[in-house]
Amino acid sequence: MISTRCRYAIRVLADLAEQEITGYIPIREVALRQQISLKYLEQILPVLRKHGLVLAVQGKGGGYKLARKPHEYKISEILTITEGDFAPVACLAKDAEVCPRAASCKTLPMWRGVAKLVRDYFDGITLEDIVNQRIPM
Amino acid sequence: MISTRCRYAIRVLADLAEQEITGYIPIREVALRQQISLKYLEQILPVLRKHGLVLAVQGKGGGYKLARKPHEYKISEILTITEGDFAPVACLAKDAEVCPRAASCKTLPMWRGVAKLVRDYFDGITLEDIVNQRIPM
DNA sequence: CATTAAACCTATTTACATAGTAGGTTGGTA
DNA sequence: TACCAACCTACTATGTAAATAGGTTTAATG
Repeated sequence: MISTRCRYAIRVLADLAEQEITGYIPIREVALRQQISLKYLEQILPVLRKHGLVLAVQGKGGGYKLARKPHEYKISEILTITEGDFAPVACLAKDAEVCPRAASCKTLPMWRGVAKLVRDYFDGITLEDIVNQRIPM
Repeated sequence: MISTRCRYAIRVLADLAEQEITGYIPIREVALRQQISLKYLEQILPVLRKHGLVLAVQGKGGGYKLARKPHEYKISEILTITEGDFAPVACLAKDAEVCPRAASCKTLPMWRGVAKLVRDYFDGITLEDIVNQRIPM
């Protein structure tokens, strides 16, 4: 299941995308609008910054803003950063130890299949799609 | 992520499907073949029995066997029973409390979309497909 | 230069679920 | 009666998510 942390990240980025202002927006405003704990967001945003999703300016008058245009953010990228992985099972996680049963495992192709399905789905949606409510069904 | 419990359930059912024997197979044998803790399986199998996936006979000479033909088991059914839900986010879980933001939530359609995608995928795979290694890509 | 307001950083707490262990009970066969 | 199977319930250890808390650093401004 997608974590709250990840859902918050998407909502914050979508919120920033919706703001007309070109300048930096204090995270406090976003927290109030989105009804999310400010302190929790203060942990999430630095991660997004380190991965180049947002730009930050400290000090009075500072805040965050998107580093790119909304359509340049795939949802899959946000998911990978905040969730770490797309693996539906432990043995497909990127830091998983080698499973001796892998070669003979009859369920593995299915897990690979669903992983690809989901990855492709989130590859096909951008932040702009979210803001404009254009979700491919 | 799919739980170990759920993965074990699928592997046990696939193991039972592969056995030539028409009679009842002791879970102990399956545990040994699949390298799964017997005690853990003893918790999982009764759940499968209660949902009509397997038949059980107690006492000496007893064991488990499939209640139907392998092609009559959709993977989605096994997932629903052992995992409870297909919801990718908390607010789509079946026992979720009503979210006041639901009507205006711009991410909700996306979560609904991925839930349907995954459900359809697992609706299209049966235990027979697993055993015969015919996984739709 | 002091104040203010913002990001930034790290530790801690709380709650909960998963995965597994343990020990016994019931039921059926030989 | 012995054996072996499912069955049942409680317990435990581990890990993770989701916050909370309390500061430090940085930059604008009166």
